Amino acid sequence: MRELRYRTIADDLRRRIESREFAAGRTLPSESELSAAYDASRVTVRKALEWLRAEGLVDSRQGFGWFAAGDPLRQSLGRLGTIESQLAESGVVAERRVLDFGFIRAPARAKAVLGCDTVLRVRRLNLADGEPFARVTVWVPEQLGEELSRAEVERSSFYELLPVRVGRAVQSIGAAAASSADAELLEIAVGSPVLRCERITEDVDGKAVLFSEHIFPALRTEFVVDLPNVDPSMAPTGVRLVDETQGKAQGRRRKRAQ
Amino acid sequence: MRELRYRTIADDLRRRIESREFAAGRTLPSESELSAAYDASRVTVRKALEWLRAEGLVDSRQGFGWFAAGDPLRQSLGRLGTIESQLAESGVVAERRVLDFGFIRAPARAKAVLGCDTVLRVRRLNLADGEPFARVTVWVPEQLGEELSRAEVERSSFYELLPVRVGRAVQSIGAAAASSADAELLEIAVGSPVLRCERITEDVDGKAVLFSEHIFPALRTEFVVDLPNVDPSMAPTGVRLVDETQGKAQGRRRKRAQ
DNA sequence: TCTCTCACTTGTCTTATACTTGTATCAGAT
DNA sequence: ATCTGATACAAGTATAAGACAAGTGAGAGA
Repeated sequence: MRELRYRTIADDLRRRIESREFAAGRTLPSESELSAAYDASRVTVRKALEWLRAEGLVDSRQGFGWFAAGDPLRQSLGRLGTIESQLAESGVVAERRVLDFGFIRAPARAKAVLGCDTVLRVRRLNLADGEPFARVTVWVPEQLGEELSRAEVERSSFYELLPVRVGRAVQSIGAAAASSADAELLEIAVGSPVLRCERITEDVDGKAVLFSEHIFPALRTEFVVDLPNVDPSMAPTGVRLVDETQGKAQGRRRKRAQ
Repeated sequence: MRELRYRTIADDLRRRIESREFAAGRTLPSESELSAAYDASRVTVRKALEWLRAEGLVDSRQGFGWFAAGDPLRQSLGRLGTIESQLAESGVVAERRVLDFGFIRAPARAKAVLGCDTVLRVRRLNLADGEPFARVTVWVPEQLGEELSRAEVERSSFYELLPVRVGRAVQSIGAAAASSADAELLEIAVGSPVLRCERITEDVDGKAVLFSEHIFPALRTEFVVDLPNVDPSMAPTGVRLVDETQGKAQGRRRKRAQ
């Protein structure tokens, strides 16, 4: 069988895209450039690109150019997805088991974040393909929590359930040792390392609407952060030193000072 | 591969703002001045500035000018100062102590990443105010490593030393238990949780130039990621939750399936 | 002290150019 | 019949260059 020109070009482009030769925020060479580079006509190059578009690897905008679809142009670098949506995307059968559902007096941290005295606390175990992979606790302001039922929470994510438009979120990632309760739930040894993520989600007006804590077993999970442009330093970006005695309080103080 | 002019200008401005070249509250150079400085039109400079405004880094008032928006918490933490610049800002004295410096046969992982048989391995202990806060190991391709001296490495960061333009980086964040060696260096208990970051840094051409591992004591450090727009309907971009047993391979497989 | 003026700033338009993709046509090769 | 090459044109984008309105601030002049 004679091999088609545009197929071999598509294969080569796929290889280059998957090897990350074309970074996020930038376009592929233009059709004309590719046409010259491969010594093929623009028709053929287009056919190759459209083949790759059908695969979902690339996309284009008229007048702008072609770009790798995996890393959308729009990302201002921080536009990162949430853990939940990633899992949903990755095709595993996600399952939620509600361990605890009820209104409580807000613990100090939740009260500070949400600004409510009474909150709905939901503790869930998240499973992927039947295996536990995360223990999540979510605190919701009383007013918003009243709209939610235990069954809904087991079925859907909070983002889908809450009647607010979600704005930004700040997520802290740290490490900790598994408590006995978490160890049992996650089927790991007590004291073994876990990733602990704390997330504050705000609505579009900047009001905190969700406060959540996620515990992941370290052996089974890790975060991968893509940094399109690296700052000139060796230390991983985004890391912040937390001094128990002053760290967070200091951050708040600085905020007020201005 | 083309890149957008206003994006590169925005990147440079962001760097200058975050390095506190423009004090909070004080104004930036005027659009005309920036336009002349970057040899770009005012339209382009404005686009860059408005991009940064969307990130919350700067703001403007008609007739007055552009100024750095002071609140550090609203800054995109993905780009926010590195841990060392934060340390310097808070008045802490950062110090590096080289533990080990020498050329070795590349371990399997480093070889796979860097594609070299022989590499320069530098192990360092980073201290803040005399207190150890990170144990860092860096592997550099032999060719690049030959230019470096032990004294240089103790004094400066690799980004300052290496004669390459740094492009993107991929960083994995995981949790682990402190080994006895790390525990001693970091002055923590053996087996206590640590954050482990593995970073692959590439130059602008996409060639891996640095492979590094960072170990942070969990009690003293945490990662903060700002997610400016949490849109569940949007495809996740930067952060991926990786399952060791299947994650990366599956990710690639899934991509092809589309 | 008050007011006016003037230089400078951002905000918002135009117009022009070079470059991009989107689409169509026609001709030749296999 | 299909793939490929060559070409032309429409439509969209990024950037440049400039004009003008409106807001700001400082200094001149009363």
